Amino acid sequence: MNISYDYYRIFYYVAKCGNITQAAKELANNQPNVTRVIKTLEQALGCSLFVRSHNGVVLTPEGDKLYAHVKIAVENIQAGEEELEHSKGLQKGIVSIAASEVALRCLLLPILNRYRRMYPGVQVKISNHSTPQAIFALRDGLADIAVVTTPLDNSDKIHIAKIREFQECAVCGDAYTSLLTSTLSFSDITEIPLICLSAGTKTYAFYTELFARYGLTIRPDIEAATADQILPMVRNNLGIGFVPEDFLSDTNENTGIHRLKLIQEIPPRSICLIRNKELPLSIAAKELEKMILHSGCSFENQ
Amino acid sequence: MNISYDYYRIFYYVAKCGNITQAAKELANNQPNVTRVIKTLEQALGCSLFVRSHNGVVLTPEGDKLYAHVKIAVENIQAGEEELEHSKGLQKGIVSIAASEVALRCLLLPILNRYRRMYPGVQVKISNHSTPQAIFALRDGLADIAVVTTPLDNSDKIHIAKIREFQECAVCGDAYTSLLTSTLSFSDITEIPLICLSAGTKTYAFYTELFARYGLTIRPDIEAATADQILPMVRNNLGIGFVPEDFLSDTNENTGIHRLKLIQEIPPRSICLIRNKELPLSIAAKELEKMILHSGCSFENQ
DNA sequence: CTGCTTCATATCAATTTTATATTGATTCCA
DNA sequence: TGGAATCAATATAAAATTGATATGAAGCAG
Repeated sequence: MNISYDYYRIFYYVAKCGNITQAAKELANNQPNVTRVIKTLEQALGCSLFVRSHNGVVLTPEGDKLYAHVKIAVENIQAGEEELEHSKGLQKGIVSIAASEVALRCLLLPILNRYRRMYPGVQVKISNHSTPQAIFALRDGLADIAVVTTPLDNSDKIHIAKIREFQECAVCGDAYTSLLTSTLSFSDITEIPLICLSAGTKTYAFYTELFARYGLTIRPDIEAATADQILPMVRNNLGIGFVPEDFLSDTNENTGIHRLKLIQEIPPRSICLIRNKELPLSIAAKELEKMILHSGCSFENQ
Repeated sequence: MNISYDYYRIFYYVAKCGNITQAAKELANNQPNVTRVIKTLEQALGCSLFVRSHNGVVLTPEGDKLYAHVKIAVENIQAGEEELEHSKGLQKGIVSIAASEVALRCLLLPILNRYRRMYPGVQVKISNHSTPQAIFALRDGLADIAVVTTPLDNSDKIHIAKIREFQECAVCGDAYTSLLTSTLSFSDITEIPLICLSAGTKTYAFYTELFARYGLTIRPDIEAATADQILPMVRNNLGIGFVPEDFLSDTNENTGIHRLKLIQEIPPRSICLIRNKELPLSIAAKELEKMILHSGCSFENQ
């Protein structure tokens, strides 16, 4: 007795479909062949496996016993094939990720570091974008995934997953230490030169709207091109600025920077992962997406 | 991609043997074929599975991942085949069992009852034998297994497994009720007519030896041909007899029977399952053996 | 009854597997 | 160093299996 394992795969599909004709279809094979295989299998095993009828086939008690094992076997082989396919997909390839500066600094860098070490064969392209630019890149297929900050316009074509919140705060340089003694209102802040990201960024929109909510208009004296430029500008007393708290934890950049106390709270913003619903992700991209999605609840460092 | 499952079986053996040539032997196949299959498999999966060397092959990390799944798959299919083979072996066939009367009454009957209901297709032949006769039947292949009582001569050719102990007791009929007031010694018993199994049975030998240990000789006034005859004889006051305690639990046969108190204890005897080491058992016989062996620790009734 | 579905059978071409013979590389041992 | 032994790779031809098409038979619904 030496039964071809292919017969067991065919048996599996017939049992699963309860229909030889349909099983043949799923197997990309033809009905007479499947019929023959099942018959041969039954002869080889010395017992009947199916009860045939006009509308398909049903497992006999013995067929059922066999199926319990064959199911595990087939599903394991399929799992093995998938796993190999998966690991193969992580040995090479390119993942393109569009990220806003804040997302990059506050979330992405340690994840990308880990990802690169886990899958050294995968090339990661990072393009720095404002949130609206990132969405365009995503829509045009220029980026596989994007990590951006709220506020964020919803769209049918993109899928949004919130990763975590972050808090921004107002900071000033040494020349403004007199401000530190009191707790400031937004109205007070409009009196002081403000360093802000350029119009067109969602950060700019966020603060415009925030101040508008108090009947105030912001008047950015200096528009920084990138968020990274804000702290140096603040340190050089060009004005006060709003930066994510995470930016301040870096001790190197911390000197000469003072955090202002505010009466009103700045509403928290979120870092979101977004993806084009219509374009399928490569395995490497899926893996990176998974890592980012999981970063909220686990190992972010290391 | 549609890889033959036979390839995975071959892969399994190659991985297990670490040697293509030997795997081919185990598969009853030839080395060039196995070489070809592995190569084809590697091409189909798009990665190498083995590192070849002068003394065999070793799994690559990917091969190892695959093996983890394939191992489960192959072992499940083999288990399925075995299970079917097993259940097929229990659908028909004959099991011949040699049993002493005591073994039959005290142990075997409920087990056989259950066995018959579980495997109605298997014919069970019970031959009633004294212990020495049962051993002969076993040696001659006339019985598959035997269930007998100690004392039991050991032999190279038979395998003995103790199932459980049983206790015998002395009983008398209504005419001897005067004996019940006192506690008797073996010496007292030799004064009373004794009903015993015929010489040549192990039961006879047991009591001969037991009394001899006290310097006494038993003088069986009546030799019963079967153990079943002892209680009726005792009830008719032909003398006193020794019977297993289990015999007394039957209320029908209990009337007119009185249990004697003895000074000395009757050593417990055992019921053993014995089997010819040299003859392989059929699946049906193995199943019955298993049921008997397990009867000590579980469901004996039902 | 007719059309539809399902499994069974026959047949033949295409493919795959098996087996044999041989080569090449490496190790082991004298 | 040289020869036997071991192990994998290759070539090739015969044998077996598989896959595809056509067709049959039986049950069922309208």
